[in-house]
Amino acid sequence: MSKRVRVRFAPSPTGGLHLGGVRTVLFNYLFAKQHGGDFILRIEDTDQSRFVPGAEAYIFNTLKWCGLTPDESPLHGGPHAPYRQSERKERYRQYAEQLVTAGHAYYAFDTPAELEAMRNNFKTTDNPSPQYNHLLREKMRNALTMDPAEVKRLADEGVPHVIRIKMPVNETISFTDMIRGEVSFNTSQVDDKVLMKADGMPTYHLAVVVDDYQMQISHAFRGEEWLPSAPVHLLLWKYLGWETDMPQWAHLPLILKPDGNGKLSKRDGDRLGFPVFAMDWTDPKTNETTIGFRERGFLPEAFVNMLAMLGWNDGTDQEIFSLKDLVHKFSIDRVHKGGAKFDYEKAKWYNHEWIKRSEAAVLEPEVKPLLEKNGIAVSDHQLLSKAIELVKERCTLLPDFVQQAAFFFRLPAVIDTDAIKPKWDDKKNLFFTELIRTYELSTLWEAGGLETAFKELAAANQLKPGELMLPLRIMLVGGKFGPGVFDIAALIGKTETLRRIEFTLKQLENQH
RNA sequence: GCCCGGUUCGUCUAUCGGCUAGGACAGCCCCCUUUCACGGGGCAAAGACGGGUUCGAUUCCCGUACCGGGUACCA
Repeated sequence: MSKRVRVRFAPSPTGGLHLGGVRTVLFNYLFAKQHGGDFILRIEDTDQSRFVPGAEAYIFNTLKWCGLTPDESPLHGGPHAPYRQSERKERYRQYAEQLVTAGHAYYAFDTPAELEAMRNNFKTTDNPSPQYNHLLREKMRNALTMDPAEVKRLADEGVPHVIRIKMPVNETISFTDMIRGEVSFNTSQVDDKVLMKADGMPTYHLAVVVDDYQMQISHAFRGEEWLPSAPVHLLLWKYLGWETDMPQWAHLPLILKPDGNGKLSKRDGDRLGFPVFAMDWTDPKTNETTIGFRERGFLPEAFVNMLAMLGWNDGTDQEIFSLKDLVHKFSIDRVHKGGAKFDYEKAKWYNHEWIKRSEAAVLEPEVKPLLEKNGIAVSDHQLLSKAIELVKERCTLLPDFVQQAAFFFRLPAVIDTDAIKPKWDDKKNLFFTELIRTYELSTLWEAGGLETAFKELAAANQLKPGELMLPLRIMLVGGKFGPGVFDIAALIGKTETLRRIEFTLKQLENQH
């Protein structure tokens, strides 16, 4: 009884892939996988003016990073190839003509200038944007108003023209949206949308219906901004005689700006200082790079988790979900109807949680290049692994590891002796000199032993250990941060520990 | 303007008509930690408004307000 689930995402390669787009993919993917179906990626490279060459590859890379690999796509192919709209061009015309023959669509010869004139002429304060609708179509240059012979002549001569859908008058058209329930429209309120453009390319309206039919799509998820044109698509399915094959629709809520009003845009990220694209995007025209979540130091798991929670939850207090959990627990009827404002602080919290929960082995391949990029050579994998384990709970973004873990691999770049100096005296100097001697003799080099020895020596010198631990920390890591001092000493080893103590001692002496 | 959608703490959200309205982020306070974090505890913070229906409404219905989307030979 149940049709095979085939959900489809159809981005337009216009550059970058922002949060809303990735979330649409995510929900498509989750639903498909949950039902053992396929996630199909179709590319809408129809609009020449906005098509950006590198963007298609960028979309693939983004999906790959997120772990949302499509089952069928222009890259992977599939039983319904091609998946690029431009490569399916010749398939659309026949259906447009079929609609014309059936009287559901018509040729229109109005030039862009004539359309603009129409909009100006009929514009009133009550109606600021006149539509090419059932009333106005009677006043325009189209097959409904012109002599059929004239229409034929112009068409034969190759005079540029479009094909428009002929919207019926005053009919109610309704459908059940998986998220919103029953939604209905009056056809008189919808304009005669262009189906085929003068350049021979279909518009989204025709293309999406034809492709969804031919690709046997069973479920279509898209942004809420498409809701108003849903009646056009519904009618097309009906007029083409495919009504029983129509996919089920789900219109997803929008992701909104954190402040103020409106859809989240790339500009908001620039303005407020956070990414809105999943990965770095360099516009080939302007050569301008927009930073992505990946490059900011987000883990894909955290990014996906954050996105899923922006508009969905499972009804419990659980907030951390892996992609696997999501596939298991996701349900379309728990997707919200209202838009959600994006909160970068919360996004960072998800990343922090994922870093804390990740094994060092998972983090290593991310952290190592970051350290090396900052001139820190990492040769000892054991050391790296242990260092990550020790500092990961204080890293919110991946680059935080550079600051938090650098001192495990080299002498601290700067030593904050100013933090020691005010309370530094000969007694402390003596203590550390003795500490070096004590540690030199120690045979077992582990945190507990080092701490005991440290405290015993402090007591012998009639000093409080607390006053001595900060100086030791500064000597070893350079500043007031990092995990337990003795853990650090244990990890960097005897030679390095003693070297650092001596180094700072000498510095303090010189500065004296 | 018209059409469609939406409306619970500052933000993301929970609530099958029974509510002392719960959780999380952010904020503040305390504990733990002789660093920074993690962790633990606490404080403050919400049902847009007006009508119905009901023993009872945040929940259902209507209206208003506000917000968002659409109103292109863009998607």
